[in-house]
Amino acid sequence: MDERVTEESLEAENRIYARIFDGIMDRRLTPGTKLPERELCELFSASRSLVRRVLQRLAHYHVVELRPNRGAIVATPTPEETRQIFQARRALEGALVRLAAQHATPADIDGLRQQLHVEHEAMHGSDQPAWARLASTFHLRVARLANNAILENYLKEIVSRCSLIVALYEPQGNAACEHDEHAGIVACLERGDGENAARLMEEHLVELERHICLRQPDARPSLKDRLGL
Amino acid sequence: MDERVTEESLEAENRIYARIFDGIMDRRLTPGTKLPERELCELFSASRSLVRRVLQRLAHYHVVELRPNRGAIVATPTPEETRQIFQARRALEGALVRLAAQHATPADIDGLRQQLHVEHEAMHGSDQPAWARLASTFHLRVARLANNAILENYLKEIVSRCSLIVALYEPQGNAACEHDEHAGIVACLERGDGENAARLMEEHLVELERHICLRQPDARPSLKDRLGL
DNA sequence: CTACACAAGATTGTCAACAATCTGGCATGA
DNA sequence: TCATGCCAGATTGTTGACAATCTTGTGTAG
Repeated sequence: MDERVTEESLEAENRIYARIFDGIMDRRLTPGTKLPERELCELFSASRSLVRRVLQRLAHYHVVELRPNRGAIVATPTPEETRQIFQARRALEGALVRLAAQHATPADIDGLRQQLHVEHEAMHGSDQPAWARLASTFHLRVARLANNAILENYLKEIVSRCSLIVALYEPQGNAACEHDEHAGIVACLERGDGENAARLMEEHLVELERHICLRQPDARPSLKDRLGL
Repeated sequence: MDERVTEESLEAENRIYARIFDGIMDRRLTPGTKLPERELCELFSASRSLVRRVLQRLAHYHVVELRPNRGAIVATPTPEETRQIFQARRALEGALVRLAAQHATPADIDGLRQQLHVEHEAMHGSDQPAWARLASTFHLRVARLANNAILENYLKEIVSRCSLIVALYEPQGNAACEHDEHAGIVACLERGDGENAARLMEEHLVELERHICLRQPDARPSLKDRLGL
């Protein structure tokens, strides 16, 4: 057993990171939620320096916001950021899906089909957080097929931020991806048809953004709205 | 004078960050160079925690590599990373230049023309580091016109990593961008012709990659090569 | 002569105490 | 009653000491 202190602490760091990250993605931690260092230390029985590093990592991915001397909160994307995030997502995911079409093997396509199946089942179930995560999973699996870790990681960040946006502007969480549109993209990928896959993906993402924008045409829910005034 | 301790230290952090970053971009700090904490502390008369944070930030942008228990070095992209970086750059910069074509005002075009002029002058001068940085500057200025900070920052990171690649595989530093190709892109932008601007940019980047790949077909200079054996 | 083990010095990683800053409540006075 | 200033508690930021790890030089045995 190689139990070097350094590795243990790295493991603990990743564990805490994943816990908080998952909490945000599952919307147990909603945008604006405060993340006090002391509380996190106690919850994970970790030292403050460890918690601090985790928060900085999360901040770097724009999933939490670090306000100097005022602590960390779950990030709350502004409308302008929302615009940029969706624009960036279309650009990135268009490029990724084209590359995926070039590289996808039959085994890869099988994997995606299985993913579609899981999605289909989750649609009927009522586990809302699971469904929300699955919607992202499909996109990330396609991205992985592009065989470019850099673009893939950029998309991971963007998709995470999209989840924040949905949490902010779609409190009911009914702004998930449409299952059928995913299926169409897989069909294109199977034929190696990158152009049409990219076109479908673009439409799919425009649809997703429109769904959100229609509900909140120009601003984030203000405190006034949230109080029902 | 609002001299809060916190702000001062943030300023210091940015200063140190910029110094190291510039040193790497100007190839005074070449890939593989060790960056010992103690030495940096003394050089900048800063505390270790500050230096540490700067190194972590640089690591996050993949400009330095943090090896656990073994300190930080200037990053040395592998051939596979190089492939991914150039691929990502084509994808990102293609999208950015299309957006730039949509948004560029006559004043923006003027600014780019001035930039071209500066490039032209630097070509005749012999200030090599300045020339290397100018090549990147043009691309980043175009990116800024896209009006999307997220994609712009991604490109910033990618361009920085490209500089590392050039430093690694083109020790003479003669793999800079061609001035004429930049001029062609500006012409397209002026006409609002995003498609052709993107096409030229793509060709321009392929040319840049080819220039590097031709010299080092498949591997980074090994220690053996560097010793002339 | 080579290979291996060990130890000293140097370097990085971690933590806990201390300092700076912010928040919210209370008192004061107009 | 309302606005302002100030204080205490809570929270975050920083530092320096200590612990863990790596590097390198040396010695020893085969």
